[in-house]
Amino acid sequence: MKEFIRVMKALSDPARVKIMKMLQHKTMCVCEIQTVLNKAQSTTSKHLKILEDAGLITYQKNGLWVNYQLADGTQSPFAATLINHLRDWLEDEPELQTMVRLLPGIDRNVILNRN
Amino acid sequence: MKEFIRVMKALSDPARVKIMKMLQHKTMCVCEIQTVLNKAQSTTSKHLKILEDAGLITYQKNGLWVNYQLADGTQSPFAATLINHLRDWLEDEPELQTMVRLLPGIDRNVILNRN
DNA sequence: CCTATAAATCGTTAAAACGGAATATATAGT
DNA sequence: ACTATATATTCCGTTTTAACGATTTATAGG
Repeated sequence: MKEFIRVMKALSDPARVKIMKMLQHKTMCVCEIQTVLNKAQSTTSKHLKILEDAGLITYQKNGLWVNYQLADGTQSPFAATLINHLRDWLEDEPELQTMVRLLPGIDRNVILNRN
Repeated sequence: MKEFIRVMKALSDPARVKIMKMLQHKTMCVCEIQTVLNKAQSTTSKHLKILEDAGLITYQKNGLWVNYQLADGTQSPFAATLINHLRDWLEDEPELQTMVRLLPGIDRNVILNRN
């Protein structure tokens, strides 16, 4: 039950649902996700932790960067099912469509004005 | 998005998940549900409203009684999908198994000592 | 070793959620 | 009309959640 509640709670917040929808399109670091969400760095980091604890996303460290991606669902059957449904769900939500259109232009090097 | 969040939030509380699992087995009135949950009447009534607003349950009035049952999912595709998954999910949860075993003995007439 | 820096954690505040007691509403029976 | 009663709503205290700024952690490069 606890595991189920953790997954449901994780997906009960618009910012976290947005993160899930972003990660459907590409792997992203915290600063990129933060930019799209338009929230503080600490806030973004905490949302990511909640999604990770629920088994919905995973990360790989690469130097200073932490790259987040959708989980494969191994940790939780509930997470697995919802990850899959989310691929189809909310696809016609205007707010999310606008967000997704932004993604190709989101790049950590641009955000931190390098290169 | 709002509709999706409403469904997820509705299923983010153990008491409400228990209600969903009860209603898989039979239609129940508020006082029967309250007895199984072991919560105050007002609390129970509020949980039912949240589930109803999310499109997860419906009710039929019959005199003083209000009989709640699982919704058919017409109101929300998210609700529809989750109602279906919940039939299989959490079936091996000991706490819920114990609860389900109680259900046949739960009867409004017994609760209110009549007959 | 020292500095820079991406991300995680801590401390605090405001808003939302949950709980129960008390009250209101609505319907059945007389 | 009056009473009884099943459920809904209101009120209020407590707990949880979300947000941000500040600080800490961890790693890369000099």
